[in-house]
Amino acid sequence: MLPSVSESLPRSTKAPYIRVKEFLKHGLSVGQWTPGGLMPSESELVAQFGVSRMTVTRALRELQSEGLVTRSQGLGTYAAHLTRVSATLTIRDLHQEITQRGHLHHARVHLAREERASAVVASQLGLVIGERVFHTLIVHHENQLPLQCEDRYVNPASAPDYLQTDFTQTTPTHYLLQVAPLWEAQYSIEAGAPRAREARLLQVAPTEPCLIIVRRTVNREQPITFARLVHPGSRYRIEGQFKP
Amino acid sequence: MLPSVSESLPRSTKAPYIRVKEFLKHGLSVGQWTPGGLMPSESELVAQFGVSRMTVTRALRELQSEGLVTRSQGLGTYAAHLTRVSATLTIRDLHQEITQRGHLHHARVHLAREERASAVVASQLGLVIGERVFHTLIVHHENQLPLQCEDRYVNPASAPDYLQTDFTQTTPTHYLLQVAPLWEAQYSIEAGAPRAREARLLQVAPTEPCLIIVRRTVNREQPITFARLVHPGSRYRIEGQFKP
DNA sequence: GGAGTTTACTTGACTAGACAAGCTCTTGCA
DNA sequence: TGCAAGAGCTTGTCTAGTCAAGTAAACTCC
Repeated sequence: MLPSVSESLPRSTKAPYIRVKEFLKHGLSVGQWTPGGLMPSESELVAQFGVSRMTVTRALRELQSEGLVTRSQGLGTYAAHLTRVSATLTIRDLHQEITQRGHLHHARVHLAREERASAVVASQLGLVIGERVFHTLIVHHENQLPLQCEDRYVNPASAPDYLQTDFTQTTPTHYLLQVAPLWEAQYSIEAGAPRAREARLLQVAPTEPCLIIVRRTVNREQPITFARLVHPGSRYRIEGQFKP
Repeated sequence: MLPSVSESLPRSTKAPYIRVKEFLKHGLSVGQWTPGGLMPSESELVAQFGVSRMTVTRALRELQSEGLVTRSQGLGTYAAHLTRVSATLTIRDLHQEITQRGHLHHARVHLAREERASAVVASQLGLVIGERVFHTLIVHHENQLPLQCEDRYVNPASAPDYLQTDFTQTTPTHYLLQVAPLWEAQYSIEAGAPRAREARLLQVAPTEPCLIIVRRTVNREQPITFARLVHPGSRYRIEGQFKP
């Protein structure tokens, strides 16, 4: 087949809004617009690229949502001050993470019962002290080696059938994501020594530094769960990447 | 002033694309569309809300970028499987973080010199072994208490004037963000014991669990810097939030 | 029955306009 | 001089349409 002129000389294989975005990103990376500096207006970009304003708007709006520019009505578009590095930290389901590495995941349930909420648990889950609450203590192994000690409290109102689940087959994270689809989470990451029981369950010395993640997730209406995840520092780390 | 009919009965104060988004978000949160399930098509939403397709498209595209739905051409829009929890982890400039808490930040420079790159440093910064490299060792204090030990190597090609900076006034992070505006970063977070010198500088016991962040940032063309940030586990934690 | 074609529906991208609202500078009047 | 009005810029949002490309099911022909 004979290629037509437009095929042999593709103006650009990329969509126009992508071209505008890349032009602006490139300028930002080479310092054409210094942080806080005024960038081209929409109408200037429209004239420069010969596209409609909606196309330029889309490019700029995406850059804004990526945190690369700030825009304000009446003023213009400014190169953002990149004073903070924000990375997307994904706390994945541990089962997925392990099997993705081609390793064997094995969970051992040390505790799964109904309890009465203590003061701390009650405040975190929006319950009254003494109200019933589900409590599980599970140790996750990667290739027979303990990797995480998961101490979790669950609000029965959010997941009434939580204790009926077979946690050697499904992780609590996975189950709760199915039961309560959309929520909000707060987490904290810190280094610390394990508690005595945690050290025993993880088969590490009581002085071994551990990576401890405390996570609390709430639904639109009510708290769902509150978990303390303890990992031996020598076996687990969080890795991530930031790309503008 | 007498309010007009349209003012006394505001149809909706929010922009149409926000209304569409909130309708879909609500449906997702109450489980109207289960993960993987087919959601209304653009034309259905156009008919339902009486808005143009561009408006509906915008709502759906934003939900997609938030990870709440997946879309594919020819098929439709599907409720996303929320199999992973992704949170935006912001590693801020420590100076900002401390002063924002209303506390006093104070940096003590223990080392700032040119060295010859070792094998490890050379590989991380894309240099040849023995090539010159900048090395700083700075301890950051919050209200006179050591909070972070920052061991940093910098590629001279990216920041030739790095060593001329007064690091008691400007943090290396802040300086490097100005010199190299747009880049990519890889990080790892782990718990571990401090090295002997780090323990001494941080005034903690050698057995104190520490939160260690290793970060490497690269420019479009070349690596910029490679840093090891050690924090006493008892004084520092990372906190964050995830909101869909 | 099986293979190719058509049709209907979906999202993806874009155009050329419109009005609203926020900001700044200038102009004109008291 | 001081203040208010307006012009002229900016972004924010929306409309009503177009063409393209991907998918799946129905249909036609051998």
